[in-house]
Amino acid sequence: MATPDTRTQILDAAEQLFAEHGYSGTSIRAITKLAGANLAAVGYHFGSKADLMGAVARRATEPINAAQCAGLDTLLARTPDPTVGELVEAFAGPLFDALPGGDEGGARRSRLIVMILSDPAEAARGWTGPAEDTVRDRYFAAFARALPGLSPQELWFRMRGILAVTSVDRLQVHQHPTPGCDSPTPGEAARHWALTFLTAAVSAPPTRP
Amino acid sequence: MATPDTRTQILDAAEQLFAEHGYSGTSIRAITKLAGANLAAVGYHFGSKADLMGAVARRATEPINAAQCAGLDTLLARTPDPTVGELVEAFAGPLFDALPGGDEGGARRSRLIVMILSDPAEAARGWTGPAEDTVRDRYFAAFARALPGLSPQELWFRMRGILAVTSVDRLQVHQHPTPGCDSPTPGEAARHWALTFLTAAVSAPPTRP
DNA sequence: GTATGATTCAAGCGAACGTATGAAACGAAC
DNA sequence: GTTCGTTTCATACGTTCGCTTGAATCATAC
Repeated sequence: MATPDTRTQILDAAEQLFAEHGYSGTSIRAITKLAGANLAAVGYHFGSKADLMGAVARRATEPINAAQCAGLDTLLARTPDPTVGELVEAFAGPLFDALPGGDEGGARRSRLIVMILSDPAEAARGWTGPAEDTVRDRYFAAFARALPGLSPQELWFRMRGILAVTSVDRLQVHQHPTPGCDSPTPGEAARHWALTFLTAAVSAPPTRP
Repeated sequence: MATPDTRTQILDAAEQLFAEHGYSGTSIRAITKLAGANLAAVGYHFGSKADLMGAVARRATEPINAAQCAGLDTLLARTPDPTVGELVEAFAGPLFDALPGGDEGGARRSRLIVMILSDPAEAARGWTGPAEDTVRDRYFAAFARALPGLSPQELWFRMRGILAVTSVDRLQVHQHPTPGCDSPTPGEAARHWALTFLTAAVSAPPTRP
């Protein structure tokens, strides 16, 4: 086994517990206990519970953001006018890929993203940095080129829809065990279903006012 | 003014605070203080904090469920085979209509729904009763008739997508004030955008395996 | 070996938490 | 006016919270 490294063990434990019980619902005592570390280790390594949450959020969202950015770069390097489907895949794909664990670590990371996006704790402000806004703006511009007739407001709505579908999906799979189909949605199928669903949605003609 | 009625004042205050800060992030002390009631009133009227949350959730979701059910009834009374667009509107519409307050009460109710759907507190299990499952099953059957080629799993995925989009929308409008378009999304426009978005998404051809 | 900086530890602080309790205040019936 | 069931009240209990502290432990360099 590699170095236990208290700091990252705390990060791992915090990621899991924050994802499962939310920010307010997780105590640093529970985190340090799961991590096998001392209670004071959080204060020593991160400063406070809120700062720990920030570190967890940064570690989880940074690779996703980087992948989204890189995907758009390669897309734009090939053609100045990617299709809506390509943009949707480049934007939403990393939200599925960031969960390589398949089952355990995957669902946990996904859950954490939802929690970051939806947790009402005041500390949630500032969990996502300006990098997220930058990549979102770039995708917005690319989508606007691919969907000329759409008003900026409706385009923002559709981009929020992408985030909503990708992030909430697995969450509800876990919560409501899907009456009617017993096995949880396999990750690969969900990815394809989401891209079909979202490409059709984003490509819809503008709403007539 | 009508009767203050401690019990409903507690329900109102709890709805607001649960929506703003989540379940774990809200103390019954804050609720009773906002309601102008005594701390022990929660225990007397509802039994416990978890039971209070259940009452809040029930009061918020029941009219939505009833409207969804009634909408499907009138639709099926007219024709045995409604279109996807009609089904989407009957299913998703009440999630927008349940917020008649326009601004304050509306966004709050919407926020509460999101919180109910996504709060990771263990107490969240059981907040929604079997009535929700029943109406979902009925819509599932209707959608299955309108979308013959779709596998049950993918159809469940798309119905989860409807819930995701409708519930997460206003949430993120409030959190990230939509860089680029300053005014928050007006409710009526969001409703139409959502129906356009979702009808196109649900109507998409089945994902090729 | 010993000094030094980094890390971990047990213990405790004050505050806030959910809940319980028994006494006061209230309104309607007699 | 007295009684009785309902509702409100002040208060307290035991627990857990986030955070701090000072001593103990460790690794490394001299």
